[in-house]
Amino acid sequence: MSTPAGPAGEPAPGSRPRGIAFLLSQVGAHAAQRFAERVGELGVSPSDVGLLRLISAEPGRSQRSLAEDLGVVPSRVVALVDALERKGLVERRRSPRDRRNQELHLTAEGARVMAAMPSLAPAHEDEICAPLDREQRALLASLLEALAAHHALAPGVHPGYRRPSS
Amino acid sequence: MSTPAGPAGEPAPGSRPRGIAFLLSQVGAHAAQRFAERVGELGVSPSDVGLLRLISAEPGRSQRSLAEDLGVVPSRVVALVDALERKGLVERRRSPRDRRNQELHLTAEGARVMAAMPSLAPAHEDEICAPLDREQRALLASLLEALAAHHALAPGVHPGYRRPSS
DNA sequence: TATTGTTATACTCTATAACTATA
DNA sequence: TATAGTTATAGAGTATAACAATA
Repeated sequence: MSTPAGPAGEPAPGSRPRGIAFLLSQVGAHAAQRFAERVGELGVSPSDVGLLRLISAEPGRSQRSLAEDLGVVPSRVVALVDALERKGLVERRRSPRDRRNQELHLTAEGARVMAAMPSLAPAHEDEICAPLDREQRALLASLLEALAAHHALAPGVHPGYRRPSS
Repeated sequence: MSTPAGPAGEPAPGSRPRGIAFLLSQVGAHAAQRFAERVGELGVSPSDVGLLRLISAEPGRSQRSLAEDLGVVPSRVVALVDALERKGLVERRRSPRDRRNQELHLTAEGARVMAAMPSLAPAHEDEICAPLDREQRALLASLLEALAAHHALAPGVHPGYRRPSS
């Protein structure tokens, strides 16, 4: 470990330890950035991936429902889906039952991108966790799960869709 | 804990565990967002705080040197410092020794904002770590320190200044 | 009238390139 | 010529408000 801190979290006298909150945000931002670089090679952005995941988990869902899950305004979803449609990864289909609704579906190409994710993920995971052994990774995972659960962060939804603050 | 995963990191058969990398970025983004809300009440943004910290650690430093530390282009620093100057938190002084350089200094008000940070930080830290006991926090801190060190993340510098990707 | 999606518009963030003053 | 900072400009991201189609 690189900074002088006591062996069990006691701050060494006179040294302000880096806070956990800052470390989380710092390391988390780094992980997100590397992820962006990796999926960028597939021609998609992290927000594209998140949207594709939600759509593939429940094909046919409406833009309105996505807006609610992501915590963004509906007009934002228009832009997000526009990007995906321009790339040929999703398709809008007017719902026959309520013609106000757009049903969102992955195209074959969109499905192919999603299919590539599981093979990309382990390398990413391994890069981020590189200095930790198996046991430490398990420990870290369970601590982070506890935090995510406590703060009510939904399993597949990244807070990065929501506007930073105001 | 909220998701079905094996007791020691063995993924339960058939369940894809949330990756550590994703959890880090998710929880980290949440921590950053809450921090933004907290410091927002002091009238500053997280990037303001980061800049103030660097300047107060080494008063008189130049914009160029900040640009290098932050990993951004010099014109970006102009905007960042403009914001700080507009808020009356920092002062630009032409260096007498090399009149091309701006020496950056905190104003009294800027020093006051920085002085408020240490009293704000523990509440933030405690909110983020709420579900963890003392021992777990120490453990998490050391794991995160290891990751930060491995990925060469500098103690006070948030990757969020750097452009997401391209 | 209420709801889904869309467009128009504006504001913020950030980069690139051209420019000014100084060395 | 080279360097520190600045300005001009452009593009991405994201919100609000007004609007069209449908219910």
